[in-house]
Amino acid sequence: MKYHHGNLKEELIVSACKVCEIDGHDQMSLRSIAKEASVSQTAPYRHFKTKDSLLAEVSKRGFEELTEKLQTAANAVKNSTKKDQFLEMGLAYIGFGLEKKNTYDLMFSPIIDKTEYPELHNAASGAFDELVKILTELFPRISEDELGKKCIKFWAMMHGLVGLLDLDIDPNLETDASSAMSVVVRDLRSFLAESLEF
Amino acid sequence: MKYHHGNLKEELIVSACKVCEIDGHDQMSLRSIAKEASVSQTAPYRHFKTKDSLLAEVSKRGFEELTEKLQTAANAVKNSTKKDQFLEMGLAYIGFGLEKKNTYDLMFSPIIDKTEYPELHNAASGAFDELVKILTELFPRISEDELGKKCIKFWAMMHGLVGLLDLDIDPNLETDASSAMSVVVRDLRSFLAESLEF
DNA sequence: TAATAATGTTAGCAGCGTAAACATAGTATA
DNA sequence: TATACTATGTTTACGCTGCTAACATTATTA
Repeated sequence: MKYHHGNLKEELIVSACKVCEIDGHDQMSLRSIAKEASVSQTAPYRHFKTKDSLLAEVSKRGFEELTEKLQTAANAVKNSTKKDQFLEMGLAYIGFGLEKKNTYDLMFSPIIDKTEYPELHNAASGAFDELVKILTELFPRISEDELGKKCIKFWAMMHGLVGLLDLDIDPNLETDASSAMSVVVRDLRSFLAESLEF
Repeated sequence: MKYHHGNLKEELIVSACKVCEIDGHDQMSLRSIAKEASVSQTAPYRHFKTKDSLLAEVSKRGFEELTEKLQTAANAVKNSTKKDQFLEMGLAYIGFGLEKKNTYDLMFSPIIDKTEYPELHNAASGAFDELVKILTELFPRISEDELGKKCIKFWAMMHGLVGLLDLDIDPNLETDASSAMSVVVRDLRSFLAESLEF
């Protein structure tokens, strides 16, 4: 048995992210994460006060990645129309939410109390602030209040859509919900174009 | 010790709803629910195959209540403008989401796989169908696809808003996010009026 | 009335988060 | 360099969890 891993804290976070995304966040036991990192079940307690504080770290990294994705999307079409910048950001947001579904679920899950983890709170606010920053450039003339509302509308619509798309409504069940959703999924880009304000 | 409760299944569901709403759905252990109903820890297994199937029942009732709330809201302003009907429904949706926060979280939590519980799936679809029904009356001329999109937009916006409002962003932390949110909260009605399409 | 089904309890399993005690390795100080 | 101290790992154990199996009691039915 060899002691002193070298960088166990980082390794545990990486393992936790892996377990979360691959097995889902209901399978994220401290024991399974420790096993993934090839250490004993209680080793994480040398680096994290509680299980939740490790999950908070995973969540935090999720928000950081989302922030990055929004930046990248906005930059990719920097010289395009407002409409296209909005659109790309929307698609980036939804893309992240669906691609990293389990992490996204964890990020917005109520099991981690953000008021207990300031760094997580900052990361979450940071993603929103990035949106504010970009929209400030897009709409330099409107008031701060109006800008804030635009951001909330965007965020709410994206967050809501990810939630609905997550629901995985069976398109074969011919309900109103599934047929409506399939229309949206069929051309998400044009749906977003209609839904967002420019 | 007296056997044969009479209607333990119903009583367990009621107890589960109570535990969920009061203590939060992380505190919903089968044991605590059984205790609330004053039966042994394993009594629920005579009526529910798994814990999740009991939670599914709680979730289902949540969707039924939401459906009812939407109906009631729409009926209350039946002779008013489309705008007001939309508004009332939106406020009813958000009101439910905030008032029954814990139940709402459970309803949209990924821990219960809706494909495993057809009745839950139906209840969830039912809430959406109710929206479709109401909007069909409001917009008798538009195509089915357009109507579906309108419903998704409404639902996504409401679901997203509940999620954001749930986040409980500290208004004292002077971040962009909290200041934007406080503007929305200050006059939710007017924010909704701006956000919804009529 | 006797057999059977329905519905309750008790006992016990493995997995969980976590704390305490212990072991080992790296670092600072004499 | 020897020694104390700190950091970081392991082992053990506790109470809680979902769940199963075996058993007890009541209700139903032949």
